[in-house]
Amino acid sequence: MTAQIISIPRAALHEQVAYRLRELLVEGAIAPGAKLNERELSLQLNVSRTPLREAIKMLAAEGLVELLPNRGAVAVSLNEQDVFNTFEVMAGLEGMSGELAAQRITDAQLGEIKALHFEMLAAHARRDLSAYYRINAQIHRAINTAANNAVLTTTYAQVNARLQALRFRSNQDEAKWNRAVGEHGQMIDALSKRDGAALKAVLVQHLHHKRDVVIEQIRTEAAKEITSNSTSNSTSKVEKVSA
Amino acid sequence: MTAQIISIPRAALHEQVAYRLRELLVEGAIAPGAKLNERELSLQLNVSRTPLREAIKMLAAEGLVELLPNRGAVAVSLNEQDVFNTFEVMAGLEGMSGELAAQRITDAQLGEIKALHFEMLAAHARRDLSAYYRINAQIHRAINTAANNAVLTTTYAQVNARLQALRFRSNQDEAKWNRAVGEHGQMIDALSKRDGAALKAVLVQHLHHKRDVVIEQIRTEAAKEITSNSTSNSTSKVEKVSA
DNA sequence: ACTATAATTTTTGCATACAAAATATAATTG
DNA sequence: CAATTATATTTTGTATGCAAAAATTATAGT
Repeated sequence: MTAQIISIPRAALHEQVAYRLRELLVEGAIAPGAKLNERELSLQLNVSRTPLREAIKMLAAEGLVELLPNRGAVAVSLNEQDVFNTFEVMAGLEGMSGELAAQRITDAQLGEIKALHFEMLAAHARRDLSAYYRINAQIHRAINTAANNAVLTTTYAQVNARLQALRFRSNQDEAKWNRAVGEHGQMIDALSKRDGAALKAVLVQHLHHKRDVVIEQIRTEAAKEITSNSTSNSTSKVEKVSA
Repeated sequence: MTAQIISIPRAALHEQVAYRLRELLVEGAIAPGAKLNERELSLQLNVSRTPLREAIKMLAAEGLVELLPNRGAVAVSLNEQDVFNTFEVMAGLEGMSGELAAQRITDAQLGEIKALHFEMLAAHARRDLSAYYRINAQIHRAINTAANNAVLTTTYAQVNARLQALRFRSNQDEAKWNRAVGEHGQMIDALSKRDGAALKAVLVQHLHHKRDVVIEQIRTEAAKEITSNSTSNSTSKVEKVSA
């Protein structure tokens, strides 16, 4: 028998495009409210408009872009209410993850999460915010994985992506950062004891605090906008687009 | 000033197609596992393949169809584990809905839900299963609406659609139907008292029971399949496609 | 100069055309 | 005749073309 040809069916073009656009949206390269020009993007990504449009339709179903009839697509821009609602759902999903993870986590998975926790403590000690965010996301993803429910994982990822697109990182004050790290310690305790209720409570609390930080930041940004607009009206023409 | 021309921008073609396909999938006209032939569907729906393909991509993002590289799309077919996972998430989302609805429901909304409840009792008394299912869905949707969270509503609808596509209705036995109606009574009580915790508990319980009924049914169907296949192997060529 | 209207350009939405992959059918060989 | 290879057909994936709508610019009128 000849050697089996290992099929490396590189992802379909629309998949690749969707993946890349997701990156651009989540990383903020395409800012909330910004228009997705098809000609421009197809040139930039070196694909025709057909797979590009298919990808955009997928992102619309995922809630990352909004389709305006006869006017194309724009990156979603969440108002305060949208952000509140999204965090509310995220808190519920995180709580679910935690409750299930506590029941189903393996020792190996728990060990890995503990290791990540120590890495996070290291990043915190170094005041390395970038590493902190990265490891934080890994820990939450690991808890989600331990819950062992594929539907929960995809649902969680989809809702979370919209929040990621807010780019609400940086400027956490010292006290809030310390509090968040403390909450992470509680998570590890609850997980070690396989105490689902406790883990759920900590995670929900954690998300509520995160929500408050983000909402506060949005208000600060909004206040700045108004100030700068009162002097010069040119800064941002980005209009509100409801999610 | 002349009368404002009210724009009735009939939905884009890809939207209409997505809507119609969603119906076909949820109503079972396109059975789980069935292939979506583009030429065939475009003829049937009287649109070109372009908007059809865009609609299919949206449904894929919603989890109603699965894309097979270079082999098109098939209607999702959930195995037992998938169904279990989906119900688990649904239970969580329903619980969330209930908890929030209890906090936020208006008197008018509560009145409407009570009215629907009586209609449901009527349908139950008449043994009108079809009406029962319809009203049941309305009640759950109304609770979700009362929770007043658009993100929750869309997330809920999306996950729920996958279950609807199972077409698991009919054959509920008497005892289980009575139990379900009883649980609905408890829901109304909890809602009237604005007791979020109680409502959540009932809803989660309700979903767990529904899950058990469906899983049992799937097993029965599977058993039948094997029996019929042992004699004649031609019945169903539908292959399993993971969600 | 400012507003309103008209002409132009751009952009989106849909249909069609072509290429590549997958499937079905026929032919060939042991 | 079974198994395999070759050929034909179908089906999917992508690019392109064209029409309609929107946005932009130019023009005219007050």
